[in-house]
Amino acid sequence: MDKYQVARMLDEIARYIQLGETNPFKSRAFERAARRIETLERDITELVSSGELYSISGIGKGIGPVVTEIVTTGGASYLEELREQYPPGIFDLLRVPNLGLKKIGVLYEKLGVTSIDELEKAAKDNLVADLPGFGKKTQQKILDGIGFARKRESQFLLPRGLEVGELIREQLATIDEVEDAEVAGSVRRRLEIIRNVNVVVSTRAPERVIEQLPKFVADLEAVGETTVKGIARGEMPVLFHFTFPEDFGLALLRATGSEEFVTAFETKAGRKLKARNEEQLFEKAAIPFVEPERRENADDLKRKKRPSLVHPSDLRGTFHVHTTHSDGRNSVADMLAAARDRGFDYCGITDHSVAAYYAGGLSTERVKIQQAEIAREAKNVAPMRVFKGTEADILPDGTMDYGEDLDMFDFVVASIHSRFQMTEEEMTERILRALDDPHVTILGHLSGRRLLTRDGYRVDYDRIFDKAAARNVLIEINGNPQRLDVDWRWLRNAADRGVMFTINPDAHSIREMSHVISGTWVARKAGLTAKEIFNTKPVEEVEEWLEKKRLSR
DNA sequence: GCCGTTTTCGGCCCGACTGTTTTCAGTCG
Repeated sequence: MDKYQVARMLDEIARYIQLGETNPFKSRAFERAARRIETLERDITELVSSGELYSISGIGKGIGPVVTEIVTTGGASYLEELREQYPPGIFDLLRVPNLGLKKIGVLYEKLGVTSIDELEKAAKDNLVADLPGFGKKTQQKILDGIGFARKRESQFLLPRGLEVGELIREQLATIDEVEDAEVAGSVRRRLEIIRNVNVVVSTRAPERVIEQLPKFVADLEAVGETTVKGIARGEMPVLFHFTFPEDFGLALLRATGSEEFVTAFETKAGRKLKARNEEQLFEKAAIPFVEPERRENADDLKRKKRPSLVHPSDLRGTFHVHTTHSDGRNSVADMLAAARDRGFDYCGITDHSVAAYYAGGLSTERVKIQQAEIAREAKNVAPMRVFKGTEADILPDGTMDYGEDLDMFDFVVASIHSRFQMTEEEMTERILRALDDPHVTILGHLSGRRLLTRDGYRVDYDRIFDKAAARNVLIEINGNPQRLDVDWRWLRNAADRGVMFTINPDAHSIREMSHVISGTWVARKAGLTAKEIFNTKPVEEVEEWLEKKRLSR
């Protein structure tokens, strides 16, 4: 039982409490305790056995025994009681936008609503509008929200597809008749949102393979002469495309898509080509290889030679990393070690600025404490260079949080975290003003989008790119798979205007340092090469560039 | 539920927005 498992159970308790409890501070106490436990440096089991648990601020006579029970028995009777009190899947209702735990609690108490289907029926029967705190507009909003949630049900973030694809490949490898299997489709093209996973299976005996598929996927059905469809993990459609080994190249190309690309390729190639792999296929067709990420359209088929897209191994450092000083889950030491273990020559630490209260934004006093710790920890990861930065809020009027105090930092990521519903004109002006602040080094997650959750705010991209190029401000490619922001469809346009990019993880934990990889997907889809990405530069050049930027303040 | 040179009750991290209210609660970031 590690501290994260304890924290997860406390979080679950907190969610249940919100369903039925009017006092919002009780659930918040559990949440706060979860955060405290998550960020403990010491072993939780030790703290429990020594009784030191109660010296942790936020753990008293109510939560203390719960934590003790979890650590010693692996479960909590309080949580079991709560689970029995509510139907399983009640939290699924959270997928409806603008529906929170309070309202879900009321819907369950008064109407017995336990699922999205039941909620839809209740709203259509006009029962929701009469509930206390609800009304006609809320009822309609709920119905709209259900439509939104349903639409999203058939869409997945790319990492889910990669995960399922890898799992299926491993499972196929256990079947003797399978000679080879590759993930294709939108997952291979690294599209940010996918609907299914395509796998090309090379075999001489497709029937024998199909016989064994029910071990791995449910609801198997044929959807064409050479394709079988199933559902993995209860939700993800998987399409198995069968081919003989000598045709694997063409089968992989076709299953990878896009349709536009495949059609154009086959037209250009002129005839059906036999090839055991894709490289061979392109060679036979006398067409320079096109990376899967670049196959959304047929543009790259016109190229004379294969472009050298930026690769994760080109990255020598990164710049957007949170720690426990604000809303990160791991300490400065842990995050720096994670960067070093990734082979980085430099890493920029950025916690939130004071205006981001909800994310634990740092006052200038707390910045000093954070920076002292960074200075201490930097010695342990030398020769990796550590930069002291901040992710500072762009305030509604376009001025920067911290103001002149931004001088404290080696670099500044400027981001928007509030007032999303400004008009396009207002939002654009807000960002342009921030770009004029000489402290600003990087513009963070430009659109603010959360994939499958909310659209980004509307801005005039061209004006922002022009200003960023003129002011020598880097544009962040935020690699968080929920963001992947700026959208790759805009990047070429920005690059052509002379904008320089930095691929950042926006990491809130050690695990999320891997978001630099997802960031490179975005850059590759846009056709960017290493020389357009700032954090492929050697540390000396980066230091020099940042120093020059500092002197121009 | 937790905490206190505000010691046993009354506050708890802030602000915008929306809709349901007639002064505020829920949701979201």
